[in-house]
Amino acid sequence: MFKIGDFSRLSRVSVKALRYYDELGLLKPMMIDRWTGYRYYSAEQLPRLNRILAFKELGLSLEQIAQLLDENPSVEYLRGMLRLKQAELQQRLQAEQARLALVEARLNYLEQEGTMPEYEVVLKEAPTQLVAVVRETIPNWEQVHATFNRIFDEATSYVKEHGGQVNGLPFDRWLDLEMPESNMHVEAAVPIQAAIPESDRVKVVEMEGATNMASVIHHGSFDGLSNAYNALLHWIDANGYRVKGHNREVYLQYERTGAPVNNVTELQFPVEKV
Amino acid sequence: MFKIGDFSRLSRVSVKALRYYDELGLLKPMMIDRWTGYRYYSAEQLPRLNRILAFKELGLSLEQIAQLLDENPSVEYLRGMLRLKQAELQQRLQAEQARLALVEARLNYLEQEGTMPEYEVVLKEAPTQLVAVVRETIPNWEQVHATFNRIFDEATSYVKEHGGQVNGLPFDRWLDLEMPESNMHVEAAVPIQAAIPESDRVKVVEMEGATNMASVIHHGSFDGLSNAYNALLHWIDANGYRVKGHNREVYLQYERTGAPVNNVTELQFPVEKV
DNA sequence: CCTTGACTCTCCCCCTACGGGAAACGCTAT
DNA sequence: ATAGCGTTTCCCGTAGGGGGAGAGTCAAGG
Repeated sequence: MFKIGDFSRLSRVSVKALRYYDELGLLKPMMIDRWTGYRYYSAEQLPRLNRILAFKELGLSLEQIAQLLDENPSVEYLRGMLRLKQAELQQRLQAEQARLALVEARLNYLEQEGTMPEYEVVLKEAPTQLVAVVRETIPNWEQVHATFNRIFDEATSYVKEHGGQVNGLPFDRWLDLEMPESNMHVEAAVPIQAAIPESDRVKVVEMEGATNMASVIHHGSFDGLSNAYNALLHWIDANGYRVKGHNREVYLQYERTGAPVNNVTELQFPVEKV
Repeated sequence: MFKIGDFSRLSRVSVKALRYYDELGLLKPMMIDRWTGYRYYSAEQLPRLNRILAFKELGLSLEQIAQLLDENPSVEYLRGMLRLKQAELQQRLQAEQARLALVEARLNYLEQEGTMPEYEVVLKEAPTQLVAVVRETIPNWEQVHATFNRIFDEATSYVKEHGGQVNGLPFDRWLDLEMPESNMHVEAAVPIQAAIPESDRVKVVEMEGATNMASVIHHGSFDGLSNAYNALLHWIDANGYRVKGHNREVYLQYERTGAPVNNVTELQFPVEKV
């Protein structure tokens, strides 16, 4: 019979850990002195402790280990548990590798550009939402701004007139897969809370979200948007994603009368891996 | 200006997280209502939040991120930090891979044997310790038990007679690299607290430890030791280690008059990777 | 003007697997 | 008897929030 310190030295497990295992019921001392509370361990408990350590190295939690040790589970159950752990470890491994790749990409960028990137790309989930939407074809680049102003007004006032409630930030979508110079097909969408009747011009649809939305935030005049687009598309390519649908421009902050320097716009591309 | 809930939906960061970032000073709201305490965020804070998320994906702690965002560090500092993180990630990656390999080995064993292994092998560190040691040559297998009893007695009583204090559990070492059938060279060692004079038979040495000691605990009569040895040597081989010195047998529990079923013995091999 | 339901606030406890430390008590050797 | 460890319980801390309680706020409908 060993006192906790001796047992700790024997097993190379800290006294604190032994007490913790006792508390969890994972490894109770052979005997506890009823007067002093001293814990006394026996050498025969070392195999159990070693099993605990071995399972711990496999990455199991102490709670799981307690189950395994006390309930003497069937081989199938054990196998299931290990397979689960295996899958989890593989996932974590991939995550770590991805993280490492990100860090390496950062380092490369840092070496080449001598500074950190201006735009941070983030992957988000976009929920499906009900929107009122107006489509339009824009003949050329000069008309883009005016057209969007007009069709957003159209959508917004239509929603108001029909008693709808605006429920989120307005955004547009570019429906052409290639970027043409003329006759661009676009949509202006306004999220609404509940369905309202449609019209010829204004449609009401559930616009479906995306699980992976690569997004970047641009701050300032729309003139600089192309840099943001470049950064975003480069990121998508460099990180092994592929564009999977129509891109959006979300107007996080935009006042027609305000200085364009205060605009805040979010560019989003739905993407998928590889 | 958005209330925290709207800002949370915009950024897909939970309200709890936003409040936590506020508390840490990582992302303070644009404005806080002095009467109600309501937090109000502006869209212009989204780039900062995105930077936070991006750094978080790199695996940096929030504290490090706060530094990076507020102190606008030099490129060299950034590079250093990233390199550090890179090294850490590579280490973690290796650890995860090793864990995964362990789990796979377990699964294989489970499939082949239909049961969990009887012996759990654990890697430990062995400290250097002062011991009184007696060497002997054992002519054949029949003499092993009696010889050890005799030389352990010799060492122990010598220590007592010279006023030494026993400081740990007795162990033996097998000095032959191959296992011969006859004339086996062995040592019986008794840890002592402080140096005592030597004799012709009993030497006093600092027996140096090992950083990696593969060990297994055998419970019961010495007859079953060979199974434990097999398991241990197989583990060493299967996990890419190599024996690096003399193996020990530590007598965790042994009473000469007791039933051998109560014996507890620890087998140790110092090992090194690959 | 009142109500109602949805938000928001702060505060507290919870999670893992212990580590650090305080205050009080126990053991053992001189 | 005392000195010096060893051991006990209790409490706090970790990183990054999640869950929930209880109280106060906001906006829209009646």
